[in-house]
Amino acid sequence: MQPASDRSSHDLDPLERQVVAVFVDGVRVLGLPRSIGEIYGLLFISRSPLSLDDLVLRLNISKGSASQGLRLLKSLGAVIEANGSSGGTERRTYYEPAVELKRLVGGFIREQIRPHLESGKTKINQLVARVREVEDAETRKFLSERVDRLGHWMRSGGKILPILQKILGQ
Amino acid sequence: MQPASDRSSHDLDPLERQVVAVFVDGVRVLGLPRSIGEIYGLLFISRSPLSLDDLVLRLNISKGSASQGLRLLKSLGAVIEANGSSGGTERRTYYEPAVELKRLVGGFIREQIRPHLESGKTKINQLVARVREVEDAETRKFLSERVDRLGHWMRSGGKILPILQKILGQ
DNA sequence: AATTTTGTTCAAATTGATTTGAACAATCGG
DNA sequence: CCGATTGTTCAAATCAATTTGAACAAAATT
Repeated sequence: MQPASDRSSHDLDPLERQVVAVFVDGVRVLGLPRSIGEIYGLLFISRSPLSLDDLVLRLNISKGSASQGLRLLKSLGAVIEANGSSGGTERRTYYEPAVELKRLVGGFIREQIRPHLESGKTKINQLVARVREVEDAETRKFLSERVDRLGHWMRSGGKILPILQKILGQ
Repeated sequence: MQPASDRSSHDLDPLERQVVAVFVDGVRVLGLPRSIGEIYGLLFISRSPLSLDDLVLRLNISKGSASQGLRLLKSLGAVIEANGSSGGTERRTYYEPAVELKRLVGGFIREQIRPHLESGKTKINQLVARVREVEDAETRKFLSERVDRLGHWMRSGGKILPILQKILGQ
């Protein structure tokens, strides 16, 4: 049962609240649900790792939300399990935030962006095929130009990701 | 009353449908509503500019949606009003897509990203102020480190945007 | 083996964002 | 001036995504 500073205070203090708000806002821009921002935000500003129960208690969210939120954050590589420190026979797992921007960006790109680019590529190939079957030459030319452009955008998107990562990796 | 190819066919043909689907998908990643993708998608694959009524008719969306969607797209610089071509006394306005990636990305950054970065900067300054008032030196140091990091992320974000634009500008 | 603790799953409820459609304004043509 | 056309606005309805919470599983403790 960890030394536990004062795990019993429920509500966030003003500073914590404000940090959480920043992350809630941040993740919305990325199209992720609010609970993700809350969980990551609280972990980010907490001095010690927190358990699922801590999150439920302090953020007033359900166990379900916390569990699902942690799962997503783990898949993004944005939180990691703080391994049970000393030899204590501790069953509960505690979580820490990953705080290197590189890691966060990398995880996001891998999980949320790449898959869309992949499936986009496929769809565009289908489009190319369809355009080939258009009768009217003028129209076909026009459509071809547009679809090519679309393909070009995708490729640009793909090329930019590694550059992004390199720059944010410092 | 524009030569009008055959403005009367309601439903999208398979190719149009598929292009629209690609854009609907695309804009979701950007956190924009589906109607935005539909409208832009149809404009993108149409040989001639379309009016609001055309969009309502072909996409089966309400006038309200079309109007609001066009407003957003215009604010992003993603569609432009096709000026009334020949001297015809045409009241209705027709819309064309902007198809240069540079323009699209620029508009999106300006309208959807920058404002968040701005307000984020403000919030972080408030955080810095609050952290200064924390009593315990150890804790203050920790919080300070985290908040600084947050500020650093923001600045990285800000720096990356022009680079993005430059690269996507060709 | 029964009980407690920790965590996951998923159908249903909730919430928040989008879409609708009716009312309205503005402009044109007769 | 009057009716028709084009487009906007916004409250209410709809819809999709998130969150909840009850049921369950697994592991530990008694």
